[in-house]
Amino acid sequence: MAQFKSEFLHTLHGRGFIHQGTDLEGLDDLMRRTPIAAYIGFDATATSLHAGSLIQIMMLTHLQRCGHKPIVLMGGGTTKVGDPTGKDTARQLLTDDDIATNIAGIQSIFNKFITFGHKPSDAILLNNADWLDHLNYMNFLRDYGRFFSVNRMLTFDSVKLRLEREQPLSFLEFNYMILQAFDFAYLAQNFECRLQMGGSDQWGNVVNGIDLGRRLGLPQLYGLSSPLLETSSGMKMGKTASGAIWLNPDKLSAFDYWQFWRNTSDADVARFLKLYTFLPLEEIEKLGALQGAEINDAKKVLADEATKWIHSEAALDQIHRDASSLFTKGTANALGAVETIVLTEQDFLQGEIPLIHLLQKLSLTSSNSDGRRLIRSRAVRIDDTLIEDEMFKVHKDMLLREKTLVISSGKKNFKGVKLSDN
RNA sequence: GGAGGGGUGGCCGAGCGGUCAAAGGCAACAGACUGUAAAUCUGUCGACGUACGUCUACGAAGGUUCGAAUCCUUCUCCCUCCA
Repeated sequence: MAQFKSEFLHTLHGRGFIHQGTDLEGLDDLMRRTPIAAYIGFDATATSLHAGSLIQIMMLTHLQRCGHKPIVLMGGGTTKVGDPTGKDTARQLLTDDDIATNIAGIQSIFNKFITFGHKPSDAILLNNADWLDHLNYMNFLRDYGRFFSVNRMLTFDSVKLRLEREQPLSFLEFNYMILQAFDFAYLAQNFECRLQMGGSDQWGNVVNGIDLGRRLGLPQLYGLSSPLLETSSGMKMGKTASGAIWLNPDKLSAFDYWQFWRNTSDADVARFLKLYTFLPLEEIEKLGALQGAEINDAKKVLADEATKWIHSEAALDQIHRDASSLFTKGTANALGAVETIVLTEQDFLQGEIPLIHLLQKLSLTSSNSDGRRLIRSRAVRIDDTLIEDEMFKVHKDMLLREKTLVISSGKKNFKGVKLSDN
């Protein structure tokens, strides 16, 4: 790819954000000449985004830092339809209340990265329910429906794959791509939005929007997709065995979030530093060049940088203390960041709770058998003491004395337990 | 419309009347090694019970049998060939 002249594309390209784009040269030229508005759509299917969406958030943040205007589009309307991309079955339909709750949760993350407001480069947050909900069916069909070729729609992967497998595809879902295309056109008409970005799985939808814009005679629209991110071991970004890496602090503790980044494989460190931090490339290059055990320093920087945006810079101290205590010294008494659950009287039966139940309560295991297996394989410790008895019961007195017990499963999973005050 | 093949645990894939909670591989989890990495080696890997065990599972529903993932019937979905 040629050298980009606009600050934005230059930055994105240098950091590995670009998978493909429509007329990148034209876009480069446009963005060099004038600030533009660009959007990314987000589904409102959960109360929080997870690490897999972080790359889109970073793109919007870079956009703003380069003087352009980010539009965060919440899919309040399209979520009611459900994107068939990559799925074999229709998604469960969400209620309006669910969606409103989800939007509020997701919005809180964006506030940490970009500035919203009324100045030219301030970001705006829109909900496509605001226009999709009030579409008039007849008018919509006549004004926009005529621009969509069903023949062509059937060739898009999202639809084609479903049909090829003879899996049901409802008319509702079939409309998803039309609505997303309409979104782009709507944003172009009402907010002078010229660019839609998204993961490469959204490519088809993005291109549809651009086509619609052309047919409507709008100014040239552009699309830009980011690579679908996997770790070097082929795992989808943001998912781990113990669950998704949620961005919202109430869904995942700062400590666990930091640990996720701290545990990055060597092979991914440099790539992740470019994508998930704002550190200058020269600095990343230095960190990426570290060899052997020194790479751990780079991982710490990655974890710090990634964590401080989502959580707070202030939380880092506590995390460092806890981590160093848990991993090097052993016992941890200064448990500030580790997720801790509070037990009440009801959790105890005659003053005790079986360890295998406690492990489940802490989400360290998924079943009693699972817990038993874990104990049998010598992986469970309470305050550094190896527990070998599957029947071990945690007595209330242990908590009264120790205040907070650290239960560990394996070498990296720690959870705290304490007794409620009353 | 006609002929044939097939749907097995998170995925791939054996099994084709009992010894099948189901080979093998991948993924995952844990242990050892190490750098909270990778690779490697070892163990575990449906649920419930301390355990002999019990329950639920091989597309769905029925049936045959002392006994079925395995046989029969119907339904359903996928694939291949012919028209």
